Amino acid sequence: MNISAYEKLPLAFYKRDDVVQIARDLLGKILVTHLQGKLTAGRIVETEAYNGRNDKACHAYYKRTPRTEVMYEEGGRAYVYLCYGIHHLFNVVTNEEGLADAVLIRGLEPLEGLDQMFGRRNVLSRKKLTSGPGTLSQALGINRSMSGENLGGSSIWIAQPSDINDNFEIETDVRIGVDYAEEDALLPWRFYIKENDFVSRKKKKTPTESRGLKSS
DNA sequence: TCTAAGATGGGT
DNA sequence: CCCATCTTAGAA
Repeated sequence: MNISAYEKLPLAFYKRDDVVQIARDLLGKILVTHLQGKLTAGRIVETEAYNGRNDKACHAYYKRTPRTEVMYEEGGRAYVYLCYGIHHLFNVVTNEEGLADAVLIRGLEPLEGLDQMFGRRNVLSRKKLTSGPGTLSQALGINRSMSGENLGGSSIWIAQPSDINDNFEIETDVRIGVDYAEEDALLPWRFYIKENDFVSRKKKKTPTESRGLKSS
C-alpha cells in the first residue's frame, strides 16, 4: 500500500472531551510509522482509556510531573513511557490543553511493513509481532524519545482505513495491570475487537465455555 | 542520595 | 509461577 493511502485523522478527533468514547473509536483505525524511510502500519484492535481527573490508574491523576507533561498538551500527540525498564508503551493524548487524558494502544493487527517488524522483533510468528502494548511499539519502532510527537506530523500518525471496516463487535472489560487503582481498577475502560488474534489477553472463559458448551 | 514499584513479556 | 531491567516519583 502506498503511503498516501494512510490519511491522517483530523485534530478534532483527538480534542474531544470523552476519552472513553475515543478509546472505542480508535478500534479499527490504523497506526502508522514512517521512520528512516520504512513504512509500518497495523490495525488497532485493543485500547484502554485513562482520565487524568477522575481515574486513579492514570499517570496524571495525583500530580503533574515531567514524565506526564505531554499528557497536558492539546490532544493529538504521542505519550510514550518506559514500563518495567524494558517496554515502551504508546498512548494517544486526547482532550484540550490542560486536561490530561490518554488512550493506551494495546494491540495491533499487522498490515504493512511486516519484514521491517520482524527485523525489529526477535520472533518468528506473526501472532507475536504486535499483540501487546510493548511488542507493538517495538515492531513499529516507537520509543520514549518520540513522546510528545505530533500525530499530525510525518513520522507517526493514525489513519482512517480506506475500506470503512467498522463491521466488528467490541468487547468491554476492566483494564490490565491497574490493580493499585482501588475502585477505579474496576472501570470498564478496556476495549477490543471480539475474537481478534492480536488482542493481548482474551477475556477469561467461563468453566462452561472452556468445556466447549454454550454459555447461558 | 536512596529506594520501591511499575498501564509487560517471555520463559518454566 | 518467576524475573529481567531501569526510570520515575517520593522519601530521607
